[in-house]
Formats: sequence, C-alpha cells, structure tokens
Amino acid sequence: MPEIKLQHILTMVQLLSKGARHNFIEVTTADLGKNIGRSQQAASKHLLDLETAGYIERVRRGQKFAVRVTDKGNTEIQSLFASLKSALESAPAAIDFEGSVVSGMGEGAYYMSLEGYKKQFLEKLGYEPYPGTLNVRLTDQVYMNARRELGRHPSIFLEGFSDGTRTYGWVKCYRASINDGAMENAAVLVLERTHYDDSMLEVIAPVSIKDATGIKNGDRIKVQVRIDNSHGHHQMP
Amino acid sequence: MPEIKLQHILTMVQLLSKGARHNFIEVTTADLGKNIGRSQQAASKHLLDLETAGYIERVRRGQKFAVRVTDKGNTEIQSLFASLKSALESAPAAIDFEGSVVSGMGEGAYYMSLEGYKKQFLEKLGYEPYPGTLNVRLTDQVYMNARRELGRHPSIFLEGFSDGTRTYGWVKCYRASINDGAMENAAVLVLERTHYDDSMLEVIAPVSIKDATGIKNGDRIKVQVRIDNSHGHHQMP
DNA sequence: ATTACTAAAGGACGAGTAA
DNA sequence: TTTACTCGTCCTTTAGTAA
Repeated sequence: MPEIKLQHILTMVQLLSKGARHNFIEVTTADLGKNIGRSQQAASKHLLDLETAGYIERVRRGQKFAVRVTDKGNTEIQSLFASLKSALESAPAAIDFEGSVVSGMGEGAYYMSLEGYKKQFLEKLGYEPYPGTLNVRLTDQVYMNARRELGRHPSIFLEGFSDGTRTYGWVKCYRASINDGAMENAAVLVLERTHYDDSMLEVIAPVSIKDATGIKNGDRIKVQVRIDNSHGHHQMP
Repeated sequence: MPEIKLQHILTMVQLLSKGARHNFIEVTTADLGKNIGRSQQAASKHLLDLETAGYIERVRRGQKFAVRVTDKGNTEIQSLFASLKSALESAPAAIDFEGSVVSGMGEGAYYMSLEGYKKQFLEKLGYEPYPGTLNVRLTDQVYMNARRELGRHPSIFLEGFSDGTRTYGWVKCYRASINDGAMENAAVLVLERTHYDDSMLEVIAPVSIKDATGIKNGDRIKVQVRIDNSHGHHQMP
C-alpha cells in the first residue's frame, strides 16, 4: 500500500520531527545527512526525490531551502506507519504445538490434588483443575525446541510450598486452547521439579479433557499456548 | 540506534505478522517475495542476510524452511519501530508566524463586543476576550502561505448568528502563544467575512496583549499557533 | 516444487567539485 | 556556505538456472 521508498523513511521522519508538518523549516542537506546517517549528497538526493514525488515542498530562502512535508507526504508516512503498526500488533501471540495423547495421568493427578497448589490454581487461574493432566508427546523437533523455551515466557506463577514433610516446586501456567478451539480454557504446565523431558506437554482444564472433547490416547492433538506479549518480558525466577 | 537494514523491514514485519515471533512458520521464498513486493530471489537473499545477522533462525523441513524471529530480531524491529513512533509523536504540532504589530484595533473590538460571539468565546475558548484584536502584519511569503491555509486545520468553531438586522459569519479560533511563551493563552482568529488579506493575523487574549507584554505598534512579534493533530483532520465548513 | 547460485542490470551512495 | 551535478563503487534486485 505505501508507495514511499524505504530509504526515504528516515528523511521524512526526521523532517516531521523537526516540525516540517506545518512549517517550512530550514535544514541544510549536510545536517540532514548527519541525522539520517548518510552523506550530504544522499540527503540532497532524498530531498530531490521526495520533492519530485510530491511528498515535500521547498522554497528557496537565500542560499538554503526551507522544507515542508505536504499532506500527501504526511499521509504516506502515516499510512506506512499505521500498516506496520497493525501488522506488528496483529501478530499472533501464541505458540503452537502438535503431538499425540499418551497415558500417564497418575503423577499429574497427585500434584493437582495438593491443597498448596489447588488454592493457587483457583486464585490465579480461576478454576480448580480436573484432577489429572493430559500428557501430550510432541512429534517434531521444532515443537520440542519450543517446549524447552516455554518457561521463558511470562506465566501465571504458582509458588512452591512445603507440607512439613517435603517441599514442592513452583509451577508456571500458560493458558491454552485445544484443537483449534474445541476447548478454550485449558492450561499448559511447566514444573520446576518434574523434568520429564522436552517432548512432553502437560495440559490441565477445569474438566476432563478426554471426556469433554472425546480425545483418546494415541490421538493427534493440537495445543495452542497463548503468550502475554504486553511489553516487559523475561521475569524471574 | 537500530542496526537493521531498511530493506529488511518489510520482510521482518511480514514474518512477525505471520506469527514467526513464537513459532517456526513455513514460508516459501516465493510467497514471501510476493508479500513484500519483490522477487523470490530477493526474499531468499533477505532470509540469508537476516539469518547471518542473527535476526531469524531457520530449520530445514524437507525441502522448505521453517523460520522464526529471534529475540534479537524482535528487539531490533521493536526498537526501530519505537524510535520512529516517538519521533513522529514528538513532532511539534504548531504553526509559527512572524510579523510586526500594526494599529487597527477598531473593527476587531466591535466584533468581540457582540453578545452572539462573547457567549461562545466564554463557552468554547474559556474566557471573554479583551475587546480588541492585535493585528500582526506578516513579513514573509512563507507565513502568508501558512496564513492562507490556516483555516483548513481543526479549530474551535464559533457559529455565525443574526441579530435581526444583519448576519455575522462564523469564526475559527486557534489557541496560540506569543513571543516564545511571553503569553500562552492567546488565540488567532480566522473570520468568514472580514477577508482582510493573507498577510494579516488577528490575535485575541483575555487581557490586552499590548499591556500585558509591553509590545507596541511596529514591534516584531512571534505568534505560535497550536494545531490539534489528534487524527481526523479537515472538517466543515 | 523449493532454495539459492551466478551474472547482469538497476539503484543508492559517497567523493570530488561546480555553481 | 550551500545545493546538486558527475562518476565510480558498492549494494540490491532480477532473470536464468542448478541442485
């Protein structure tokens, strides 16, 4: 959609930031060049090109020129900027996984049933998980890599605790949906302790995922983990 | 500050908008080329360059590649975008004028005293103007051009009215400051009727500008008109 | 079908310099 | 001092094509 050449962006932005949207401002091509990290000659060429394209107007003022950005030029920059912005903002903030359902609800069920976690699930996730995790064996190296790095993203963080006998590690929760929306309020767990392996994904939900979706052991399954991109990444611990 | 080459921006944005921030996505260089308005070969080169620079990573998937934007790449794009954004947003939204004060408060004073305007000034501008306008004769062609186009900008709009005998035209007001802040709450008027000429600026304020600032007839004066840039320009009538 | 090499064309840029 | 011309160099792109 935007017609403006990429190389001219810096020049236009520089002019606009100097107030050239509404006023004719005096800039020398040498200064301009310095500001955009190019030579005087390059800046001069930019202004000539932009003038030809109708994006700026210039008037002689003695030996120098005064420059103003035209409506057309402003529209062009704003629309370029708007389309970049919307492209960046519409970027899906989710990590996709695929794998097959395997049996092994035992251990998960035990942990979920512990009071020290249950309380936090209810408080931070909004529900008490069905007792038992759905285990998904990832099928592709790409998903295993993503699984390994999953814990780096901002999470719903459940503190570890001690019951007097032993201590239990923290749990990071990530909201997730299953099979393109067949179930929306699931969550994927990243545990401090149980370091299964990077090919395994543990999924919980308020109800039995198998019952609710009809998924059986051995079935292929897609899990989409939603990531919070609201800036300020990478947190402890 | 941003190190990334301008020509790579579109490619990076395209990848990000396809979700390559968190997932390895499959893109062919032919598709990518189409999306950024370049050839397949150019897209291929971009990916090679970006990979070398550490802005993306790729993994073979059969014959194709899957691509993901690295943290470094994302940081680069976000910071480029942020610096453009701040440059554009910090752009001063004001039109500067310079001229000399001339006598001629008569007519302005008469208009300002009319009840049909006084009411609207108080309501929309927040004060009742000192009775009398300060007239500024613009000295440079550049300012006269700007004066001619002033009415196109969003304004504080006073309706015209009739007192039974005759009708009075609309008035557009623009908040303005005088001599770099010597007076901040002045306003410049653009009248429907009184089509003086493009070299004249009429300025009002809650008090006598001459008394408050010590400006006398014949003095040079700067008037800075503030423009409302909050998008959605160009309105009636 | 897909990537990316090569060669050649096109464009952007900086140095030198005229006006 | 300023702008902008020419020209040589380097960078970017495309077409053709190999793998």
